[in-house]
Amino acid sequence: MGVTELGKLIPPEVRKQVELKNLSGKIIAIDAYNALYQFLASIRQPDGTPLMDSKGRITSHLSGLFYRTINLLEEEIWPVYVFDGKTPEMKLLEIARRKKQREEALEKWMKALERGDKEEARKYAKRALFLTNEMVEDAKRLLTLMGVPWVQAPAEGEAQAAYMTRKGDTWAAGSQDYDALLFGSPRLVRNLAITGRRKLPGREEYVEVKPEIIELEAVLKALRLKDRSQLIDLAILLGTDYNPDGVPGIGPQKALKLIHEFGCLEKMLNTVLKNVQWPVDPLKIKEYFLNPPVTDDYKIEFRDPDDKGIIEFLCNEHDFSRDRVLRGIDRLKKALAKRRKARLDAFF
DNA sequence: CCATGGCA
DNA sequence: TGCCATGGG
Repeated sequence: MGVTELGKLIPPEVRKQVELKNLSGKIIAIDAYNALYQFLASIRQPDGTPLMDSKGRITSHLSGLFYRTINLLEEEIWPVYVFDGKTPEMKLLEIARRKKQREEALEKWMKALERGDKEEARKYAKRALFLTNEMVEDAKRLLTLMGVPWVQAPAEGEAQAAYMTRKGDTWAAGSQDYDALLFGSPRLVRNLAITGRRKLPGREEYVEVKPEIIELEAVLKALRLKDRSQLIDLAILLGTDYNPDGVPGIGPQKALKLIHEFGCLEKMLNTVLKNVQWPVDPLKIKEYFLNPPVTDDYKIEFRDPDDKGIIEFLCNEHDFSRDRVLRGIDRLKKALAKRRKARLDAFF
């Protein structure tokens, strides 16, 4: 979920809409959990049932990861998937809350199915999803077999992605959420998908969705903030994963006004915010965004795919179509060979 | 979300 | 070639 309210404050002119072609040659640190959740939510039958193998194990995340990664590589966009590590203590409340929401959605999904209401069923099925350890391990295994790098973050994946981008090892963080900006990523890419059409929640309508680039500096400038620290303060007022409700009664506009007026959260705590009950010390949240756990223990290296391994894993273990997977592997190899050649040429 | 095949 | 409907596992 992340800092959804913050999105409302980011104006269109800061969201640079681009074509995939414009991202060619870039290495992007993709928030793996974010991507996997999206696949899990969207790769479903009309009644909400996810893709499953013959043993009943969900495979939607593998299908999405396999094909999207190949698509990106064909566009010469180089993904590095960053996986979440240990959940920060501060987030446990939010995790528990999401779990409860999922359980409620699961019940509604089942009831809608009984009624035969596919539309409702699908809606709740999306909310009932959750990522298991097995799914995460599956995803890592598939990436390794494909020769695509992935990084194990010590804690929040978006913090690690931000760190790698700050160092210049990656060009941007890739996620639908805005948290990477709070963690200091100079650049965020959203909507990193191939098919540019997305169904609107309400009706049978579709909108064109293009990848968008959001630069931290541009956000600060547009909101007239002096640094990232103020952006973090703003986010804390609105609600983050560590204080999901934000400050009751304070919406985007009022929050921004307060930051401009007081300059920082510290100066509000004993004044305008003195009666606010915080689930977590807000200054602790701020410190976390400023200095999250990250690691230098990673390598961004693309390897030759293991064809046999991919076939064994996807086709034999998870019942993917052999034809489709073989075509995928073929495209994958060509794309990676192209990178190899381009790098060799650059060397000489 | 993505691949695929049919149809204009 | 582009658009749409359908199935993927």
